[in-house]
Amino acid sequence: MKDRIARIIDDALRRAIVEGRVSVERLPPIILERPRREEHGDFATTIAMVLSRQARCSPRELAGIIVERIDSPMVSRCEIAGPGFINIFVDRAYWWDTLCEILNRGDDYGRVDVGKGRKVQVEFVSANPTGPLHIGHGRGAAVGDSLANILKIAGFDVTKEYYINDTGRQMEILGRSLFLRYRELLGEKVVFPEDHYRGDYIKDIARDMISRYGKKFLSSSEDEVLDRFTHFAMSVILDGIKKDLRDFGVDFDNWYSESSLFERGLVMETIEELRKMGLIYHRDGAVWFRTTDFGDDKDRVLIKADGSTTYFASDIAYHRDKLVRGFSTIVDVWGADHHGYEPRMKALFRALGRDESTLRVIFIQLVSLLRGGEPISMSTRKGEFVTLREVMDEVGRDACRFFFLMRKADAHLDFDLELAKSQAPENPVYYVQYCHARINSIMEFAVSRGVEVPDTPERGCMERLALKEEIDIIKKLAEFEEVIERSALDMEPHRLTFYLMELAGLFHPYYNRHRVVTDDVPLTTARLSLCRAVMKTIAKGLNLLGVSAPEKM
RNA sequence: GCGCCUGUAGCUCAGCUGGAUAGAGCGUCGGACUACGAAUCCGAAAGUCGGGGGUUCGAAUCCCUCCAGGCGCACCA
Repeated sequence: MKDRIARIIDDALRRAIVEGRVSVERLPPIILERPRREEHGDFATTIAMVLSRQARCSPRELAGIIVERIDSPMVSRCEIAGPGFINIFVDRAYWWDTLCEILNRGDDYGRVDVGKGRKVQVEFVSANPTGPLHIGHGRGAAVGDSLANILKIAGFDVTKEYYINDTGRQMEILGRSLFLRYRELLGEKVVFPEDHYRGDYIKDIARDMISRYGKKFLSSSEDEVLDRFTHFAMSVILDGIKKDLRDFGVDFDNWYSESSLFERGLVMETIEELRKMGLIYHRDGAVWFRTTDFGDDKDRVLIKADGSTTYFASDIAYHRDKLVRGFSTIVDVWGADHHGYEPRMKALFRALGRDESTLRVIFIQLVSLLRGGEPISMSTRKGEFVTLREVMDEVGRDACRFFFLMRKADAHLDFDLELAKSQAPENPVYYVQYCHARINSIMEFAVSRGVEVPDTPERGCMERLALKEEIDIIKKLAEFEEVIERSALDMEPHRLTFYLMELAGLFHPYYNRHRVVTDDVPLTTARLSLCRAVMKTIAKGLNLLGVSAPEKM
């Protein structure tokens, strides 16, 4: 609808130019907005104000010239307002047509093609396999997963990936932590270092170890068994992470292991490639990547003086491989505390001759957990963090995912456990879900009364949808695909959440004021069609957010 | 010190690539269930868009500056 109106304006403007009424060098795209106030029409454009200087006439005069040339049955009237706005009122017949189109699209409604089949990879969560997922990872999982869903329906070819940091010092520490707990549980006195993983989950894994191997490793030195302990701990933890994510409704296309980068020689290969480009140098016994050539504020070490590689070395090899795999856009979802890492990663892309916009980093801000308005203290160091599992078990998956998507990713989120699980009106999750369940009830009621619920819309009946509320709902439905496009292009899934709350916010009052199923058969048919369209749109939208659309609650 | 994020109603937040008189929800107060689900709806009060400059026909939105909070500035991951 929006595109069609834009074309009508564009045509009118071009006609004015051809007729010599205005002279304009460059024609900007026609931008339409939805005015806040309804007396300003269904759409409005500022094109006359934008072009007035170029066209050397007043905005209102230019608007008049354009409006005179607008000729379409879709536009019932046009007004020039204020400093030069052109307000456009769409004929209701076209809103009825729109409703029919939406219903005819069926399950396909919402599918758009801004992605044009381009390959995009979304890498998210990627939590180190050193402990269970906490609430912050949950937010990243919700954002990454629904973003991937939205990109998919917007026409991108999406791959979801989890990067496993399974090498390096932290892995050693994990193995040592397990070995220490193992010995401790078998009665040895141990000193547990400050920087080791202190969470109780390590003890649980140690118990597993004991039940499987007994005291077998008690007499072994750490060197002899460290690999085994590390590997054991990691695989148990990783299995737990996978289960948590699966239960959260998140599944990945690919689990990419850091150690595979080394096995395939990609880390050294990447460093070699940069060396050939003259971007590598040695200093103080270390090997450096000259990222300052590409906007970073200092150069970065790839190989330390002790011969081991840095995390960054793995990461550039990993991201180079993403490019090799043919992704045209690479999305990384990171915790906001990693934002300082972005410039050096962008530097890699530029070094490899790619536009830095190829990499889109989405930062996930912290989640503050509250209970009834009171903050719950969290400290990873002491091991008393709140896990995703705990929150999911307490408030449920739907509420959890919905809450994570109620804010834009880079804004702090207050997550109140009591609010999230309350079935009271102030809980927005249920507001949207209830709308879906309620419409389902209407459908069932209609069937029970012997009313036929139409599968395909009957255009003739639609004219009975004459109420302002009904037209408003159709207009909102017509926005759905625009919301999908914007959420995809701006990579902001929270917009979809807001859209669904708005749509439900139009439907509930309508329901309370007007009856759907009455003795008036054509009116009933029309209203059931409207209901069906709302129901489908809400179901589709919730589905993209990873939230269920229940038929009963 | 430098960089990034945030600052909008009592609270939590929207506000699309600058547009018209600033938008929700919660909370507060007052109302609505003998016809499709009251997890709903109706009504009321509530704002110096952190402060100050600038750009422009027009700024919550862009630029500068200051203030407040958070987070980063490793041969850690």
